Parts: sequence; structure tokens; C-alpha cells
Amino acid sequence: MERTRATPKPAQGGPAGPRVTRDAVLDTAMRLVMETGTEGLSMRKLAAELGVAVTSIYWHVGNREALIDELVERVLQDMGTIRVTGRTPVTRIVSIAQANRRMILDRPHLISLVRERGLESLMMLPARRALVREFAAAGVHGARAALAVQAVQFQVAGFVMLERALTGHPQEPAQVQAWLAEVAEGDPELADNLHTPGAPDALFDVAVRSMVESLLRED
Amino acid sequence: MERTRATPKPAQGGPAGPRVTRDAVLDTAMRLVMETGTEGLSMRKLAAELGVAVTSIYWHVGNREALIDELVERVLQDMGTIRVTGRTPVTRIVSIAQANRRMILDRPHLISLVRERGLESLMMLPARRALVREFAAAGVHGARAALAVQAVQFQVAGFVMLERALTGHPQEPAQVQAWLAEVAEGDPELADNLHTPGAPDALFDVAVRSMVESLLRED
DNA sequence: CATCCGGGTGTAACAGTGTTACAGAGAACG
DNA sequence: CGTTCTCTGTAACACTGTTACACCCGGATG
Repeated sequence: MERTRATPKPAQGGPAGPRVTRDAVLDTAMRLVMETGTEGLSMRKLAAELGVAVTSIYWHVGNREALIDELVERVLQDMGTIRVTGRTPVTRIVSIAQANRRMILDRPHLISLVRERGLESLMMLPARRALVREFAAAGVHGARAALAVQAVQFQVAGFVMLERALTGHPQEPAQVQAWLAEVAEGDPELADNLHTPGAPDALFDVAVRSMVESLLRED
Repeated sequence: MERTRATPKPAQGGPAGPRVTRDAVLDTAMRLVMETGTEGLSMRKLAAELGVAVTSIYWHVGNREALIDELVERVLQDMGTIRVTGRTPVTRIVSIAQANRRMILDRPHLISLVRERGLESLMMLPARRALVREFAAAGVHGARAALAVQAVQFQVAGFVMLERALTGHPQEPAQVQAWLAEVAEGDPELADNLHTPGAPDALFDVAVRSMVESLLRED
């Protein structure tokens, strides 16, 4: 009756099990995404990989959007809870931000999925909870807490969005390369540090720490 | 001989001009993107809109990737230079960040194009130049300048990436809504300010200002 | 036993995508 | 005249998400 059932018969001794289960579909879909990105995930490839016709996929998961929603939720669950370390409010909050960033950077396919489905708020939720808790523990409530939480998360998002793009990965647009060369004439150290990767980790720490300190100071 | 010529004969009185020019293709492509987003731009729709067969489009612009690259460059040129206002280094730098953010938010189609082609470094270039200039004028050079420029731009990127997603637009995932409801029980003002839009402008100002001040302080 | 029902699968199609091999028109030029 | 070059059209390939429809087959029910 209802589509996208949860594969009711887990082959409990009975002779007639379904040829694929909903979980098998999700597992294979996840593997495809991790190997080839979101663009590499097509319903036909997925079906072929499972040795099954396309319609079976649709029967189990509904459609592509629902499939991707489910994948996002899975990734978010499997990554567990945010680890908060440190004793002072500042270090604890910074550790959340770092964990948030690392968690995303370590799962490039997650970004790919999230972007396609517009689920960024889901992706930021775990760290969001932790931040609310820590700021409350530090005595920050109400509108000021909202501002603080958002400020930190916007910073995390900026890093994960840009730190690979701006930190000179191999094939930058010609205009950018030209500008970097121009900068290098006046201030070679600046050009070098704009271009080379490796900095982001320290940069992130400095940026978030100074911001959190300033957010906690004004009371 | 070479493909993707620049439409050499602008119909200079001569009887036989091409039915479409490269510029006409780009103009129409831009209109389609602004109306329907990147996904609404297909080579066939574009050709139909111009009353021409698909192959003409390919002859003029090469392929879809090249077309989008060209569109990005066009948008970036038409938006002119960054306006820097204010007298103190802090206000001048904050004004650059604001202009950078506004410029992107005012052109949602730009983000769409950039994301599809991975040209974020091109999108951030104009503000990047301005920031380098201002920080230099404020006496910040070398590695510290690189850190400062990147910190500011990462913040801008975070805002433009998340401020619409996190600031409760209509259809948030159920999990997020549930969490907001839960927060509202303990701290309704917090939940309200996490959810409602309108805040971003002030938030952005506070966040960037405090960060820039801290970046300029340590010398 | 026969019948029906419904879970799960397959065939084949529709409409759409980017891209290209190829043929052709028509002007320009030798 | 013949060749060359620019530009366009036809038609196809391989791919995408999605669905209408028929089918098999096991379990429940008559």
C-alpha cells in the first residue's frame, strides 16, 4: 500500500526474501557517493550495482531526493556526538568549532550531499546544540546567545567553504594567478601565505578564539 | 578553424551576418540563469530561446562549462569595484566585508554559477584586492596580512553560505524544528533569535568588527 | 483446492540532459 | 569557376530521473 516500506521481511527463515533490502540500497548508494561524489550517484548505476532493475530502487526509497535525505541523516548519525574538551568556556567553545569543522572536512561527500539538497541546517545541528549548551553554561542567554552561536557557526561555514578554494589548489583561474604574481612583487611573504595551504588550522584557531573571547567579554 | 570565435563580423553593413552573436548567446544565458537558476540553463532551452539549433550555441561558446565560466566573469565585471568607505582602518575594512557580502547576496545566481564551476576564488577576488590594500595601509604586511585577509573573507563566506539556511527559512528539516521547539521551552528568546531572520545584518557587523579589531590590535 | 491480495521485480517507455559527426548554405577570396 | 571559411541544421549517442504496466510468487482466505 505505502511505498518506501522498511523492508518488512528480513528473511526470517522464510524462503522468499526481497532481492535487495532498503538498507542494502542505502549502503550501496553511500559507497557510490563516497567514491564518485553526488554526480556519480545515479539511480541506474545504483540498480546495476545491486543487480536489480531501477524500479526496485524506487520501490525501496521513493526517489532520489528522499534517498539523499536519508544518506545525509545517516552520515550525521554515524559521526556521533561532538566532543567538547577544555576547562575554560573559551577553550570548550573553540573545541566545538574545531570539531564541527573537522567533522565536515573529513567527509567531503557530506558537503556534496548537503549542497544538493539544501540541508546545511541539519549538518550544523549537532555543533549547534553543543554551542547553545556551552554558552548557556558560560552565562550567555537569550538574544546574545543566539548571536554568539550564529557567529561561531558562520565562521565554521566560511572555513569549510573557502579554505580549499582560496588556498591555492592546483588550477586556479588565470586572473587569480596573475593577481598573486602581482602581489608577490610588492610583498612576497604575503603572496606566499595567501597561496600556500597548511595555514588554515592555525588561522581557524586564532580567528575563532578571538571572536569567542570578544563574544564572552561584553557583559 | 578555431572554435568559439568571437563573432568576427558584427554585421558591418554587409548582407550576411550570423543569426546569433556570441554576445547574444551570453546575454540570453544570463537571463535564463537569473530567472530559473543554473539548473534552468540548458543548451537546448538556450538555443530555442534564440530560435537556433543547439550546434550554433556550441560553435559560439564551446560547451557548457566554458559558457558558465564566461558568465561568472561577466557578473564580476558588471558589479564594478568595491566601494571603501570610512576613515579609520577598522571601518574601512568592515565596509569592504559588508560590500563583499552584499554583492554576493544581491546576486543569488552568481552563487549558483560559482558553486557549479568551483570559481569561488574568482568571486572573492575583488574584495581580496581591496582588503590587501587596506591592511597594508594599516601597516599589516606579510604573513599577518595574509592571515587577516583570509580571516575576514572566511567570515564573509560563512555568512553568505549559511545566513539563509540557518535563519529559519520556511521548510526546515523536522529535526531542526523539533530542536528549536525544545530550546524554546528553556529560553524562548534564544529560540526566537535563532530562528528569525533580519538579525544577520547587525550580526555580521558585530562579528566582523570585533574580528578586525583583534586582528589590528596585536602588533 | 482455488482465489485473491499485495510485496517486490522487470520491461519499456517518456521527456529531458550534454555533446558531436556530418551535411549543408552562403559569402569571401583566389 | 572553384575553394575556403563561417555558421547553421539534422540526427544521433549515451546518459539522466521517473513512471505505467505486467508479472511472479508467497500467504491468507474462501
